[in-house]
Amino acid sequence: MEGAPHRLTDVPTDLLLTDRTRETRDKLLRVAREVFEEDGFDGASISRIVEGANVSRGTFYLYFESKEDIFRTLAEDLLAQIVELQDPLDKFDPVETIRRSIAGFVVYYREHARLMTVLEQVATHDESFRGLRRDMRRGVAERAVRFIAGMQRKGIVPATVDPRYAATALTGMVDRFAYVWLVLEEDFDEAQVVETLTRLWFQAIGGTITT
Amino acid sequence: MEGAPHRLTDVPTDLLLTDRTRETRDKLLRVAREVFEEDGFDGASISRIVEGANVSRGTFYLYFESKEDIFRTLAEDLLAQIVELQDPLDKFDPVETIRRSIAGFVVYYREHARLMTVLEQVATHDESFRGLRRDMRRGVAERAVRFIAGMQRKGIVPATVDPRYAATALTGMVDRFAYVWLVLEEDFDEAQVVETLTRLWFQAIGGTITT
Amino acid sequence: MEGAPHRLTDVPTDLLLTDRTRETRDKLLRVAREVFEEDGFDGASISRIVEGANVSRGTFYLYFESKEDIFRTLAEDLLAQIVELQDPLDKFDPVETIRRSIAGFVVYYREHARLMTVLEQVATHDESFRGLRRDMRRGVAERAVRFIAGMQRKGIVPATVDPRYAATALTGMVDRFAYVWLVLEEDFDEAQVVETLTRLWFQAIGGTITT
Amino acid sequence: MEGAPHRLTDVPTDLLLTDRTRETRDKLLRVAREVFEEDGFDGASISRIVEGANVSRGTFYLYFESKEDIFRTLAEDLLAQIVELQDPLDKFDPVETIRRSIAGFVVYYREHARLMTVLEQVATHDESFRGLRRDMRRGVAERAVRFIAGMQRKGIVPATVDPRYAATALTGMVDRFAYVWLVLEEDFDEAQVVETLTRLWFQAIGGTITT
DNA sequence: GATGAATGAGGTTTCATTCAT
DNA sequence: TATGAATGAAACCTCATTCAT
Repeated sequence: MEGAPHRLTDVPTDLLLTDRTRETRDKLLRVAREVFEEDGFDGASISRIVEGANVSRGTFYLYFESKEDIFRTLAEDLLAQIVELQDPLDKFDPVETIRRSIAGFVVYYREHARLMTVLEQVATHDESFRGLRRDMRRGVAERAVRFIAGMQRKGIVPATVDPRYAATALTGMVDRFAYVWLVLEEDFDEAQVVETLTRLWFQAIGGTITT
Repeated sequence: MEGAPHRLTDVPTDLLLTDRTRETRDKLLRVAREVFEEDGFDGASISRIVEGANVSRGTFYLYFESKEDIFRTLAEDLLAQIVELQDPLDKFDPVETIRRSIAGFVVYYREHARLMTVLEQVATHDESFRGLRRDMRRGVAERAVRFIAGMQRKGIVPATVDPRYAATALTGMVDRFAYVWLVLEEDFDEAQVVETLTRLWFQAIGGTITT
Repeated sequence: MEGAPHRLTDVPTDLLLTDRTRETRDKLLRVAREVFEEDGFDGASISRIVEGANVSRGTFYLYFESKEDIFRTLAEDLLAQIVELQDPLDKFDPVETIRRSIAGFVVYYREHARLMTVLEQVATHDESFRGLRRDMRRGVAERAVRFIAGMQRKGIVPATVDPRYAATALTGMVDRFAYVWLVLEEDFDEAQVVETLTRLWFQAIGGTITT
Repeated sequence: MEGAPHRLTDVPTDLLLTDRTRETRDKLLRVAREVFEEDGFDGASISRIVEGANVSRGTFYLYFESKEDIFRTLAEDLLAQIVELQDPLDKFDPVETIRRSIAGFVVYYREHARLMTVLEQVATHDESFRGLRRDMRRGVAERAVRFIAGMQRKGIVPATVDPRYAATALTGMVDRFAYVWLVLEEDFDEAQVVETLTRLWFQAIGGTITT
């Protein structure tokens, strides 16, 4: 269990996973997530978590060692979900592949944006969380690296840019747009967001869109 | 970072601005900035600030109403500086314009990144700081909007994308790349960063690079 | 220390004394003793005790009412053992009697010192344990009282001191020496300790040692 | 200040010693002493201390780092006072010297016994306090060592016992008697205590009392 | 008889802020 | 104008004990 990422189904506790404990643990995680999203890591208090979950302070410590521990559990679960996102590859149409990938990311981002920003905060001042944050970014970026390199090999786009640089830039572009739109709440239209990002993405690496 | 100028009109205090008070106030701001950058907003303590500035706790509250107040002063200074950044326009070479703009941003980012991440944190959970954060982003994005619109008007690039969407995406791309590179400390080469981002930026909106 | 016998009559529980319950109870007492010796009364936790004994927390309260209760059981066992210590009387050689008595005490002390210091701590702030502590001391002192009085009657030593005062002082001397030596860990040689204490003991009450 | 014993007059704090701070600090120490004496180290709570001293919780931490810190201050003061006890030497009458020394110890013990027992408790489970406890014992014992050695040199008592062993035993005797009498509250008459201990002390090392 | 999840009072400690001097 | 002692709310965390199963 040490050091290895684990998912919600793991048991970072001595408790057996009866239905009852499972329920309590899930409730704590659910409420903790809400509280972290609302108040940030430092702002969140175990008091609010246990009140929201209707359990006593002591119960919290039965399941988690500390505020950091429960947050790490949530963050590691986030990482696991990113890793699980499957490549929406479309053999014949690279633009469609990009479009689906971006649309999928938007769905993912809408659900997890708040928690991601909290992780970003914590990562700024805590080395171990910074590692987690890096892993998540790489998880996303590496698929893009492979995708770009593949297209260069096939001659669909010219080999003028380093795939790693380009992948970092373009996944960052999508990520940051989602932040501005969904967290800073600037007004944008979803269809147009996906369409614009798709076009920019493909053209940026030298792809040509005819329409 | 030392001696970052701030505007006299921001002085939210009844104190007369003698040289002495001016000096004390500046010292507090200077130290506070370092502390916020190192410890984040919640992690920063008034203790560290007044110790670093060699004044008493009481003196702090003579100049600033609260921890939030002194941070807001710093954040507003940051905004003022962004606004002051001049367009490095090069009438005859759009690619060179983009290149200089990105290079200038990297310089700016290196100096202010830490404080920006702190602002971003605070913004997530405080509406008034979120407004400040939005203003800063818009300050950067609007220049890009004008630039893209201008190029579309001149026919240098096709008018296939909405300038506001594209500007948000591409300034976000640069911003996020700088974050990954300079905050998450992924390894990249500066010259190649500027070159790659410039090319992606221009190609994304349909520009053609011949070399 | 292992398997220190305790008296069936002390069993303060409603449980039937089957072999199995007997075993559980003994295991709890054995582990509790180790824990108390290592961590003191306040420092000892029921957690450590039940973990060491491989039983559940609930089971603990089946056998003992509280932390105090299990400690009292141990303390009463200690008292019982002191009472059981037989007089090593040697009718013809009072010095030899003293020597054997001291040597015996050292053996006893080595085994029970830690628990005794814990009892002493608890006794300081709890009247009922203070009574127990007093009983133990009297158990030791009264044998000395009888011994001194006997020697005075026989004219072996002069009747210039009150046996009760002298016995309190001299048993205290031996007790305290053992504490300094074995608990505070000051460096002394065992043979010389016994020899010196014996001589001081006998001479103190007016006995004459010829060698 | 580190590692070195310091007295009440020392300032283990950043505070200046104005009359006001002095008063607050002394009040805290005074009340803390009472609380420790009554409840022991583990039983004592900072709550009770600050309530007794009529200051806020925060004020406590302005003067002391922790419960351990304030207790250490008290304990070190205790050590300082022992060291200050002057030899009540009477050049011409060794018995009188012993008598005065014992009488002086009784006075000291009556005042400090409770705190000493608390120190003894803490020492059992904390190495640094064990060192303090040893220092205190040695402070007392070494005067006795010198006294006994002196008497042996002068031929007043035979040189049959090692002064260090004898001093440890006899100071322990006095110490333990005081404990039984004043802490366990066994009934003894003060004059007779001093007289008996004096006689036993002197005779133990081979001295002859004629009356 | 045995379990172990749940409790909740109580502990120590931190820190932004106030106010008498 | 400056000081810094004092405040006290609120944070995290522990642990003896209870009780439904």
